[in-house]
Amino acid sequence: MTGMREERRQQIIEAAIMVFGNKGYHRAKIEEIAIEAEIGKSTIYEYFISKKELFEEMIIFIVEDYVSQIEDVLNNTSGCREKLIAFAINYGNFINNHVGLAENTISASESTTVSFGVKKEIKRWKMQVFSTLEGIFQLGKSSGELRNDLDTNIAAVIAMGSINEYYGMQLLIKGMNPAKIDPTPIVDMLYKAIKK
Amino acid sequence: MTGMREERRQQIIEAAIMVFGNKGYHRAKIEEIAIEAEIGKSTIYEYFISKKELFEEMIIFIVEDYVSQIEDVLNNTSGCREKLIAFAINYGNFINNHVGLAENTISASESTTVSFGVKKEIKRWKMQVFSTLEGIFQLGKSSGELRNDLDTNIAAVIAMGSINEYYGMQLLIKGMNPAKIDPTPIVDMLYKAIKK
Amino acid sequence: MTGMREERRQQIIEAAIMVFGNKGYHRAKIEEIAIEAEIGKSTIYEYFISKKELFEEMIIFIVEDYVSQIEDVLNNTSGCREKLIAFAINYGNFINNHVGLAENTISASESTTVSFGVKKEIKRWKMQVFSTLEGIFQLGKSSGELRNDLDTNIAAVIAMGSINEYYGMQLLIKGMNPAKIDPTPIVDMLYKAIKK
Amino acid sequence: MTGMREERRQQIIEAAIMVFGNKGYHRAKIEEIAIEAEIGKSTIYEYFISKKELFEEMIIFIVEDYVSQIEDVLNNTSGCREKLIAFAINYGNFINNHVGLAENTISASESTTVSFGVKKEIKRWKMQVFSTLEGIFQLGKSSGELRNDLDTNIAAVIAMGSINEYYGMQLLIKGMNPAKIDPTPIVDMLYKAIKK
DNA sequence: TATGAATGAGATTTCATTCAT
DNA sequence: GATGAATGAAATCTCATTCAT
Repeated sequence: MTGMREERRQQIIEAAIMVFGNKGYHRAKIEEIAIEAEIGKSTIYEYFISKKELFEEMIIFIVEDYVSQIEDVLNNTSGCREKLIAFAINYGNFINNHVGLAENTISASESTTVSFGVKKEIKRWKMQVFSTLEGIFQLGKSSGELRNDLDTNIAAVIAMGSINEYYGMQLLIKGMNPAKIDPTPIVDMLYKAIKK
Repeated sequence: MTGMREERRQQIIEAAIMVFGNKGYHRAKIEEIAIEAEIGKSTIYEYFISKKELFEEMIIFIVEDYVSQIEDVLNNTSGCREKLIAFAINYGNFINNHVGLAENTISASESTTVSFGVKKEIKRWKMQVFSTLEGIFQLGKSSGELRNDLDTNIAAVIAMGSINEYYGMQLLIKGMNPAKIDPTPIVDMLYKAIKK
Repeated sequence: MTGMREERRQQIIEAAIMVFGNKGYHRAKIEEIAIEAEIGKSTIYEYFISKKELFEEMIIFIVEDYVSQIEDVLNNTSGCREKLIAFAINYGNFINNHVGLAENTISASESTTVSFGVKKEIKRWKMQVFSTLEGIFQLGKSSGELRNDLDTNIAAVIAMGSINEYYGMQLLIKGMNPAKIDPTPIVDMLYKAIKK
Repeated sequence: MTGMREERRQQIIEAAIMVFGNKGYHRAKIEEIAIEAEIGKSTIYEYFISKKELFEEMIIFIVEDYVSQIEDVLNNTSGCREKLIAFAINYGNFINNHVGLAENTISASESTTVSFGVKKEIKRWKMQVFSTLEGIFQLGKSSGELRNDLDTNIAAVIAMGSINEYYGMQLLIKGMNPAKIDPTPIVDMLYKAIKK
């Protein structure tokens, strides 16, 4: 019956995404998550040792979800510029879905709310996202789209930061609908810095 | 005697910067702040209505401090590129000093930990930082250093995001000493995108 | 399982009667009530929102208890004089049991310790006690025991006040055993004023 | 300079009457009393050892004030009935002025908020009021207005209780203006019980 | 003497976690 | 396995009182 068990876990993690997402780690209450998951409060403890562990498992779930998404997205696009735009749009959706977690994601890296293991996990994820970006730029170099002397690491930093800032701006500050946000202005300008 | 009162407030805010900075809002205890400030716990309540108010006043203090610093820094430099580098270094110091607050600064924008008034304050600050950056780019256009058709707003987004990502990376992930971080690689690449 | 829940509530209210009764609202500590009820401190908060709510529910409980008692008592007696004496004895027991609450019952009417809803409840109770007394006098008029022109309202005021003062005097000031207090002197004199 | 000192004390007690009267013992804050008295907070401690002592001294002041008032009133009236009415009106004014203190006056008798000494003082006062009432009835017996076999003690209990209940009813429950409350209905009915 | 400033002791309440069915 | 009920540890905030000028 581990299948059923796994299903239950999933159900709880999804409830956790809702509640932690809306309230943040501290204001979220285990009871609310239980209600959201339509189970009894103490049942959560049958699947997760503690609130913290549940939070961590949720983070890992989200991160893995993101990674698999981005792989799909990149596999379905070709060309450096197209991939970059797809990456940006996907990233925008991601932070829109997890706006409320941003707070915790950062706190997750820095404070001790989160265990060492998960911090490492998050760093690894961040690194992976970087690798992905670097891969895109590498591809661009190979294909001759980008200049040969491009430092792909620096390019990834700039791309990541710019996209993050841009979507953060539009979503959080201006309150825009993520479907309506067009990343081309950012990508265009980036291209000036990196193209051949 | 208001001078003394103001001094005490200062003293408490400085302690708050230490403690909130290290622990984040929730794990920070009023008592620790009192100990850090070398005063009695309830004395804090003579100066601030509540933990939340103290936190908010601290945020405002930091923000104002940053703004006045950045003004100084820009007044003491000339030329678009030089200003940009000075801005980056200063920003790096700032986030290094307030790493632990990043979490709260974000949560400050999004969660209800912080009152509407302070959220507005933070947005205003963010906008001001953007204006500053746009001002630098405007200057560059006027002086002929940057290309005429540059969209200074997008440029500011990219600059802000890149600098933030870069310093975040070096400080948080790689654990580098802020004095040793050299922003020129970022600025150089940005320049490719914006120069004439 | 609501039966068990109701039982627990009862148990807490009874502990509250003891502790609030001995100490008054402010000096009573939730912890003491918990100890008296032989449960954990926070269990109280599973049943009552706050100390204030517990106090209010307790008042309502006592008041309802009194009303049902007095109904019983009057149903088991016949004749105006007999009912009046039974009323007095019952009232004496009541204030003896809740001496310590007198303070709060009054403060309950006047101060803001108690919410508007409960104040209304207490007034309603007071009015009901008055009605009961008026009913007794009405009965006496009908049966020809009392004079026809008797103002039953004024008579109720005098009866209530006299009985209250008399028992208060004997119990609080003279420290008498309530079982030993004989209300006939009061009733006899009242009768001079009201009989045919 | 004890004259000035005495004046200051007075000033504080009067402020205390206002604040304790409006808020009751527990919700009243020393600081408010200081503000009401237009002095510094710690100055109160130059004149009274503690909040409790201030409260007690205030009670004694009020009680003595009442006693001297009632003496005046009775000296300026003649005849048992007239004195009784004057007593009632004066009592009505008194409780109207100190409605908020009723709560504390009772708690003063019962709880340990107030020291043994003051409790005794209050009992003594209550006894004195009773004596006064008994004196009125004694006078009526002597003058032939009241019946010879009247138990003046019981009469005093009934009179005190009735007047108290009547004014309490009109003032607290019905919210009447004390000047408009006419005690004659009560006195008339009492008279039926006590007159020759 | 008068007072603004400082404080410590203490009480309510919250909530993650455990218990018992 | 699932859960409602119970709980204790902890944290904010209040306010009478003391200190220092």
